[in-house]
Amino acid sequence: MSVNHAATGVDRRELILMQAIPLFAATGYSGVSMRDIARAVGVSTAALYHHFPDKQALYLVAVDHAFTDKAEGIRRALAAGDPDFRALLQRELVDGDETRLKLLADQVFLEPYEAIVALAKELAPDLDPYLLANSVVGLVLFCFETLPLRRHLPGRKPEHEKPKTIAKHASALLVRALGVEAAEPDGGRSG
Amino acid sequence: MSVNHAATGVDRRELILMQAIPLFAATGYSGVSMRDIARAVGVSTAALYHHFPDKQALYLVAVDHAFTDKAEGIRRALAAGDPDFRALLQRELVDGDETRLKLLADQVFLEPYEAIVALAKELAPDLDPYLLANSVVGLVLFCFETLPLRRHLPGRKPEHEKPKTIAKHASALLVRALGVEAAEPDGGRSG
DNA sequence: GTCTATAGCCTGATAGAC
DNA sequence: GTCTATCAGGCTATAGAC
Repeated sequence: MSVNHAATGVDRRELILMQAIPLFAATGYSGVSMRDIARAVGVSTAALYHHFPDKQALYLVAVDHAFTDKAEGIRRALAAGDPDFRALLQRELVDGDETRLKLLADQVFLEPYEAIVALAKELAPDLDPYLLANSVVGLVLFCFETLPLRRHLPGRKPEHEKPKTIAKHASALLVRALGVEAAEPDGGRSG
Repeated sequence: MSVNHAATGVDRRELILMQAIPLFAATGYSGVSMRDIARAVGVSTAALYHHFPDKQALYLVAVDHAFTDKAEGIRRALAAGDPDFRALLQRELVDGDETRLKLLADQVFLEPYEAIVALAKELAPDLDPYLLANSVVGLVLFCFETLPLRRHLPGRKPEHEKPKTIAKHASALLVRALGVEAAEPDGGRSG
C-alpha cells in the first residue's frame, strides 16, 4: 500500500511519526498542535489528516511507535537510552488513560516485567516479587526522572548525570539488599 | 488588603488556587483553560484576571501553594498523602522549567533532602549519599507513579495500592541493603 | 471585585482544486 | 497525496459598566 521509499528508508507516514514523537515528549498531548507537527514535517495540516483520522489517533500511533519501535525495548531506556521514551512514559503515567496504559503494559512492559519478577522470586523469596521488580526498575528510572530537580539540590556532581554511575549505584544497592553479585551474562546468578 | 473572611477561612484568591490545583494536577498546564478554572470557582474569567495577571502567574502561584501550603511538606506525600502533590511533582519533573524546579528544590525539597543525605552518609559510607537519598525517596514514590501501569500487569494485588504495603516493602528492602532496622522515633539507629 | 461583551488569535478539522 | 482556503469554536486577555 505505501509507496516504496527504499532510498530514504521511511515513507511519509513514518516521517510524520518521527517528527511528532519528540514534540509530544517535550510538551505533551495538548502542548502540541497539528500545525506544530505539520511545520516540523514540512507539510500542511491537511496532509496530516490524510494519514491519520484525527490528532488523537496520530498521538496513539506515535506513542505506540516510540515504545515498540525501539525494538529491544525497555533495556535501552533503562540503560539510559532514549530521552523521548522516558518523557513519554512519564507523561503516560501521569495522564493515565486506561486504554493507552493497557497497551503499554501488554505490548511493552509485560515480557521484561515477568522476567524481572521471576528473578525477584528467586533472589528474595521473602519479599513481594512484584513490588521488588518495580523497585529494581525504579532504582534506575527514578534517578533519571529526578535529575532536573537534583541539579538544583546540594551535592550535585557531574557524574550523577551519567547513566553508568546511576547503573552502578543501583547495582550496588541491590547487591547489598539481595546478597548477590550484579547479574552477569554467563548466568551465574545462583552463587 | 484582602477582606477578612474569618467565617470561611479563605479569601477569593485562595479559593481560586484551591480549585485550580486539582485541575492542573489532573491535566497539566495546557490541559486546563482559564474558563475551566473560572467555572470550577463559579466566577467569570475576568474575575480571575483581577487576582492574577495571566494564566502563567496563576499556575506558578498554584504550584507554589500546593507544594508549600501542605505545610509539613514532603512527608505527607511520601507517606502516601496528597495525590495532587504527586501529580504536580511528576508534571513539573517532566515539563522541566528551570525557574520552577529551582523554586521547588529550595522551598520544598532542600530541608528533607539534606536530612536524608545526612542519614545516608551515616548508614552507608561507601555509597554515594546523594544517589542513596534519591533512591530512598524513589523506592516509595516510584511505586505510586507506576501504580496506574501496574494495574494492567500480572501479579496485581489490591494491597499493592495501599500506602502501608508500599512503605513496608521499601523499608524491608532498605533494611536488607543498609543493615539497619527501620528508623524508630526513639533514635536507636546506631545499634 | 465582579460582571457582560468582545477583540484577536489559535485550534482541530474539512472542502475541493490539482 | 498534497495543497490553499476556510469554518466553527475555544483560547487568553481586555474594556468598560456596575
